[in-house]
Amino acid sequence: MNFKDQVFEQVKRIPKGKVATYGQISNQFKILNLKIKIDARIVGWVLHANKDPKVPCHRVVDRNGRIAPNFAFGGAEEQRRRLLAEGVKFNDKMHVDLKLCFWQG
DNA sequence: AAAGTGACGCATT
DNA sequence: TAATGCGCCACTT
Repeated sequence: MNFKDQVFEQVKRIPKGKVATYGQISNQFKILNLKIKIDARIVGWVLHANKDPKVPCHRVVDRNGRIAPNFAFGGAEEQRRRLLAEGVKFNDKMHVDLKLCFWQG
């Protein structure tokens, strides 16, 4: 079990129709497991490297609710479609409505 | 060991 | 929205 797997486990827990942020996820590790230092940047790096469809990467956005410009499954457009299909609302082309869809782990 | 890289975060312009 | 700059951590070369 390394930090990557822990990130995946956390991402898999995000419920349908909700989104979490890179910062929030990394912050949870800092609280629950002080030995493992994880930065928001690492979370993004792990997700980008990941290509496993089991991990709902599209539910992870940055702290402003902005989706990834280089989404690994087909680009930002694809990520946006997936979120809309789950009921996540968008304020702009690149921003989800965190006020309504932010997942409190 | 050192440097380059990146789906970030935050402040500023 | 976009562009810089600094701080951050793990990975690859």
